[in-house]
Amino acid sequence: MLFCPNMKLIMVAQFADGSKRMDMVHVRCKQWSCPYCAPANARTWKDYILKRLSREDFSGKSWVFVTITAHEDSHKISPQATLRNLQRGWGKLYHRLKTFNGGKAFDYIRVFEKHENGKYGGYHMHLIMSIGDAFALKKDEFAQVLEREKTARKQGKRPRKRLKREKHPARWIKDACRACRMGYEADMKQIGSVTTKVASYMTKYISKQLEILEFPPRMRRIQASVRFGSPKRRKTGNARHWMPRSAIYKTDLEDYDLIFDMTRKHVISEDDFPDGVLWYPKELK
DNA sequence: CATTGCAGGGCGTCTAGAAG
DNA sequence: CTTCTAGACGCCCTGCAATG
Repeated sequence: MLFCPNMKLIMVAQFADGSKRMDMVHVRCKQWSCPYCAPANARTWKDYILKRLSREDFSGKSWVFVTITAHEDSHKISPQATLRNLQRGWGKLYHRLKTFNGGKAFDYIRVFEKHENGKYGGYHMHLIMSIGDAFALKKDEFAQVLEREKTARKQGKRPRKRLKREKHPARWIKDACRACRMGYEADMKQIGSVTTKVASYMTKYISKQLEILEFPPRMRRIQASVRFGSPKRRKTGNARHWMPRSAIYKTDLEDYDLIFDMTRKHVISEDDFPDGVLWYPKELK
């Protein structure tokens, strides 16, 4: 697919230096349901994630990767029900994780993936969260509690009653997913803070987003915390003045030395106006 | 056992910003 | 632009551990 089929409009820009050159781009609808725009959105997101993770306010953070399935009951209803279950479950889980993270807000990116073999084609959720430090700390504390009990037992002392029911943090997250009425935590990894490695955990799944056509209206395909943000809209350029147009006309070839289609990366020539067609691209207008 | 202190989590409200 | 989602935050209730 060469350009967005949903928008029948192009934008053209000329150069201020008076050179006889014109550039054009195809306006696109930017919707995830569009066969042209979905891969374009995915590329934009991949680039953004890598850049954002490298920025100084995120570069030092340690990340954890988790895969969570939807509750088994939602799988009996519909694929959309599994998405709703995961959305609702995340709302609850976020609060618990914030406490887990020492009361501090953390950042995350979540993506959804359709089960390969699910009878009803439900979804599960992959996410990375910047709770790596809290996770490592709790893992340490847990190991210390076990160690203290072990030495006490060796010395013949009756193990003191645990002050709290200590849990390994991985176990804690598993239980929390269940308590938030989702399915099971199917996978969990401490990723660390190497930017490219962290990014690859998410970008891997972003291509798979394209196969998803069942999202409820307005549901974000890629959900990230507010601080993580999302790809910004391009600022209206001040270097060149872009004007809307319905097409490039055959007569434009006489007025310009070069007309370049930036979307298709294609220099427009006589060949683009075959057999009485007077405008370009011929699929539009 | 009853009492108390308090962390954790549910829920309602407000609103930034994403979707369309 | 308008609509609406979901994160931030504060209030309050619940349940658990500590204490006598």
